[in-house]
Amino acid sequence: MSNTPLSPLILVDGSSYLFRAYHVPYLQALSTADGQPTGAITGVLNMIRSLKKDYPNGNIVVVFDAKGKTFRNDMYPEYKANRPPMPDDLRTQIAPLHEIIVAMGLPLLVIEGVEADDVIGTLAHQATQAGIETVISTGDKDMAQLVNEHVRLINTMTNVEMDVAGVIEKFGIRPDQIIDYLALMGDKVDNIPGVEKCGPKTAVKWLLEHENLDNVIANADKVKGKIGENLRNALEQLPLSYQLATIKLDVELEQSVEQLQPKDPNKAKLTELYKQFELRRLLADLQSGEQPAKEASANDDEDANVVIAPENVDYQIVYTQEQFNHWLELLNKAESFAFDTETTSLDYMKAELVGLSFAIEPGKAAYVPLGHDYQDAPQQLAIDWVLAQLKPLLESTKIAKIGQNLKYDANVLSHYDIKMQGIAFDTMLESYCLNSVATRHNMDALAEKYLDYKTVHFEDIAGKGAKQITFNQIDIDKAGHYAAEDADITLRLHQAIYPKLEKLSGQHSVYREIEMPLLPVLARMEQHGVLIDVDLLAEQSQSIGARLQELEVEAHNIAGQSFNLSSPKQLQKILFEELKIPVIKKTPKGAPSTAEEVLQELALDYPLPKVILENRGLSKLKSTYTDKLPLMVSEKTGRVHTSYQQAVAATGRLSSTDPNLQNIPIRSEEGRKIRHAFIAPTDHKIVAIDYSQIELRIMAHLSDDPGLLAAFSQGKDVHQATAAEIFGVELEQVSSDQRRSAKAINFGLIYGMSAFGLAKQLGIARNQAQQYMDKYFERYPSIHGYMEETRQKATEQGYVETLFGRRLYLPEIKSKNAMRRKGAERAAINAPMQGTAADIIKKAMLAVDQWITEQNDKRIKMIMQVHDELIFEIHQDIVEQVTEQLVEIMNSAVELNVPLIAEAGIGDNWEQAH
DNA sequence: CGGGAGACGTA
DNA sequence: GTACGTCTCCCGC
Repeated sequence: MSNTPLSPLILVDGSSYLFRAYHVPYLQALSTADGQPTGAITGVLNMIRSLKKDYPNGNIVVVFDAKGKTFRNDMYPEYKANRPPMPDDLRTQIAPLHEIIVAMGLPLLVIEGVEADDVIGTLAHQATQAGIETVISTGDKDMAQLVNEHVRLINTMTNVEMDVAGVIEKFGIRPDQIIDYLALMGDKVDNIPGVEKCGPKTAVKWLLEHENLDNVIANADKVKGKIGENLRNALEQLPLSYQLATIKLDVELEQSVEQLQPKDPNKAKLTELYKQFELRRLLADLQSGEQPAKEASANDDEDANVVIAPENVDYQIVYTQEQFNHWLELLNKAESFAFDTETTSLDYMKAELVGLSFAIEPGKAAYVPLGHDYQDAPQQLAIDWVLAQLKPLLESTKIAKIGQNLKYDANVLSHYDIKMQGIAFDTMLESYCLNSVATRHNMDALAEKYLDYKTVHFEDIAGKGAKQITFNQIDIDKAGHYAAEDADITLRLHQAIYPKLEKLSGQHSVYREIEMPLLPVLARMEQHGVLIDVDLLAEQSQSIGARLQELEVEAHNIAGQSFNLSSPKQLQKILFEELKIPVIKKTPKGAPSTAEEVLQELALDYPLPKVILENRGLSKLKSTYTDKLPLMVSEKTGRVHTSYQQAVAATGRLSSTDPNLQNIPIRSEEGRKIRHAFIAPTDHKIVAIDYSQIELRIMAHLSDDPGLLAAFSQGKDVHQATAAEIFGVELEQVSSDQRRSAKAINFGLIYGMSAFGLAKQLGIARNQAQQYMDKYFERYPSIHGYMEETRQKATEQGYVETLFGRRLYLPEIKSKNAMRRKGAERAAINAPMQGTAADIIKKAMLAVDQWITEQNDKRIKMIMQVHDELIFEIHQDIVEQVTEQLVEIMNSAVELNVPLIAEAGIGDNWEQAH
């Protein structure tokens, strides 16, 4: 541990954590074999352990209240007079805890006559003067008064940090107004008098109006109503309340803050104490020499946030109706609970329910096995009975459900006639909205990141690869632990992540107003699926197959030998070694590239590349689409059901898998034919509505560039308008080549391109490209300003945001590696536009879904989303007027400085609808 | 059998 | 030049 002056000072409010830990139910249960309670000890030590890990360079000092009266009792004899005496089973934990902390080598301060808060305040004050940053670890909100530029709070139980901005966000006032605020409200528990009926709202209102307590007092006669009367009645008391609420900054201490340094731990003493109090995990840590610092976290199989050792969790397997009814009662009484389904497949269309797990509080979970059917599996509750009991609960909007990827669970349950409601919190989306790039958002990764806990992995109990068994085959005891842990961890993840998310208003609103409401909408689209013409695809496969054979023969003839056309490696050998064709470009790994653009160029001079190109294009179409799609038709519905991934794309877009319906060909003639096979059912039409130039419109809006805004509001062809500006010609005089160049620039800007990139794209000289761009920025100066500002902001803040507050972190923006840094800069330019477009279409989907729900007409279905396009299936009798409505809803999904234009097409299939 | 590389489909 | 997913090949376990 570093002792340089730069090490932050970590002040631990031991007393506040002691009381909190004492009241945590699952810690209360802990005791030694002979009955000495150890829950509060465990809680405080775990918290210190977690702090050591979070602040590896931190200089930890632990402070406790001393016994007896303090100066506040002299000031006001009734101070804390209402407090009940400390319970015996807590009192007996204090001395051992102190002993352990001392043995750990940490400075421990217990100063008589003052409270721990005052000691902490004094040390923080001294540290600030000595130029040392301070983090105060406390659960006590009153400490917010100590926050300043160099002092912040961390609530280690919830992992929420609070700096000056955090205080303002949380309380609505500045840290230096907190004492005034506390004085106005008073404190029932500590018996501090305040203004009757004045709570946080009123206190903040007054302080925003009058700045401080003195001014509030001075203006007391102006306050109307009963509350004004209460204020005037309290006037005499308020100065005293202010004094009581003020944390002392000048306690006389024997040691200065610089002198409070950790000593080496006394291992022998610690071993003895850990043994005596049966603190097994700490003992194990000590003996293995593990420090809960960075390296340890990889091997650390327990939770550092709210630690529950595996032997202390209560996971029940529910076999009987009595047990089940007990849990049902608990769930019905709960405001919220975490739950998870266990099934036979990751494919929600094929999955069959094998069991359900629930958690109501951390460490306490149940698994209800329903479909384990291995040989000699124990008797389980009947699935129909269990689901009938649970249906009202799962469909209740009153009881909040917490889950990890609840879209999956909702889809599975819908096959059992349960329409889940009250889908309130999804930890996967919480993590995604908090930081889309920090981790993957699967539960195992989240548990490691946020709880420092290694979960039991599915592979651990089911095996992997071809030998993997399905959940119904897994021994119930093993499965039960795994499943109950899933629910438990989900609950704890929610408790760890959501408070962080709540603090960030933009990201929180994206979560609450976009992602969570979208979840059931996506579930419905997935569930409904898309109809495809299997016969048509089979025909196409056949004719493509025939052509591929011809091409293969031709290629072999040209090459003078047989080779695998779809092996880039073999092709490299033939082209660049055997035929001695010059290498134009290399792959990132340094191999000679055979990419499309290279072959296009080579095709001008040589015969083989042309054949390869046609072969490549067609074999991609065949293997990915015409062969594959028919295999993905569900036996149950006769339709194709994609999965929309809501927590994958860093920018906020959706992605689509199994199959990916967002990359169905459109550009090439042959490719487009595949869209013919996306059809509407009898008497229905396919309607495709897409946003026109949405990202460019967003660029105009975000940059507020007058030229671009005007082009859009006048309804001009924007690429043509851009070309006219760059090339200095009349709108009508723009050539198709000029328009093409302008279009490339417009798109390039969205991608954060350079002159180099533009030159390559247009096949022109670099200085020529630079001239185009200079001209562009001269004509649209605000765009230039916006780009520069975005780059700068990204570098300063380490993230960029969309119009609606979705945040994308760019860890590589400060990379020493120029290529990575430039890459991050381009992403920084692109993300606000791509991300805002994603936000907009998601909002449009919500509005559309709501409208469709209101119509209550089964003849209207939203079936696909492709980034800037929504695809519907609508009965022919109503298709015209419904389409008109949908366009209108999409156009008005959000309000920008430019018109938002959606364009619709109607047809018997997706190709026609374009 | 799993996973990286290279290619290519979309917005 | 942005953001994705899926295919085949092919190496290495």
